[in-house]
Amino acid sequence: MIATTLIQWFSAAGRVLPWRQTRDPYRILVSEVMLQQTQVERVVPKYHAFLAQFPDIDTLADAPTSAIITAWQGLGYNRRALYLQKTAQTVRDQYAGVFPRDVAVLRTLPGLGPYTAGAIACFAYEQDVAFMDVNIRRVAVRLWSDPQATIPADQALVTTLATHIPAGQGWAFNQAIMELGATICIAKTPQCPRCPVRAACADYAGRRAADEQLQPIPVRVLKKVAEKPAQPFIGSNRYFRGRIIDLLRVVPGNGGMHQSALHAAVVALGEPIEPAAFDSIVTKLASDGLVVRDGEHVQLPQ
DNA sequence: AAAACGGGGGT
DNA sequence: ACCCCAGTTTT
Ligand code: SF4
Repeated sequence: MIATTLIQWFSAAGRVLPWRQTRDPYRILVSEVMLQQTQVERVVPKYHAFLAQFPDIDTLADAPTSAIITAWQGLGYNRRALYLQKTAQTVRDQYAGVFPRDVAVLRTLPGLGPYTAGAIACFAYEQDVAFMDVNIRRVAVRLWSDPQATIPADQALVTTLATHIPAGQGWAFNQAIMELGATICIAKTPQCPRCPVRAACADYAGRRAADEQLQPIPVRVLKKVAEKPAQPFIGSNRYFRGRIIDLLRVVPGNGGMHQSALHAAVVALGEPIEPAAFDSIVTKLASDGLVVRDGEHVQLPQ
């Protein structure tokens, strides 16, 4: 049975990560939101620092938003920091401080999509639910879909995953399959000879069969998640957004800056931008809730 | 369905 | 300079 083999392999070879040592839903929430589009190695130190500063969900709900945005430095996708606090406030205000455990309810919380809602239900409450991130999806495609056919839709893959979860072992199964995708069944060069479930893998079997016919075919590589922008990062919209938030983070007491001074400080970093274009970026940041504007004064939200 | 959203580290 | 990487929201 594939699942049992995976779980045994994970038990012996899985990495020890801080969020694998707890079932506290708040800590799982923080870890899962941080891990969205962000590598494990980068999250680990931020996770510890964040929990030291915001040790429980009420502390996070009550904290100045500027402090949370500042604590988010280095993680990127700063709106996640806003969603995290909104989720904390929603749990406090709408759920009487009791963290929801139902996937459908979790899915309604800000910043929690299908992956994160399932991950919290599973990793905090040990529910036998199926969900996919990019690693689980890649392993599911290679293990259980016909290499000659088109890749199944996500809903079909989740259904297949659900059938493989051994009753009562959802936590271990999902950790194991995610770990396999992160460490062995990697995107371009899977380490199949080291894979614990290679004997049951459709993709590996297909490649070996092709080898015997002297017609080697490449490992199934999934389509890239997103195209890279043709424009270089320096001078991009994202670049300026990042520089603006970085500058506002280090103003003592979140005192903010006059927009003209902020513009000058950004330009001083080396990349020119017209005041009108700069203003539209600040406007977008304000509509995102990442900055607050009062006349010409700009600061992080208190 | 497509675009927007960050940044660090490796090559 | 270019590549990769534990998704979600907005348009
Ligand atoms: S045998 Fe290879 S392709 Fe199949 S699951 Fe294992 S690492 Fe992935």
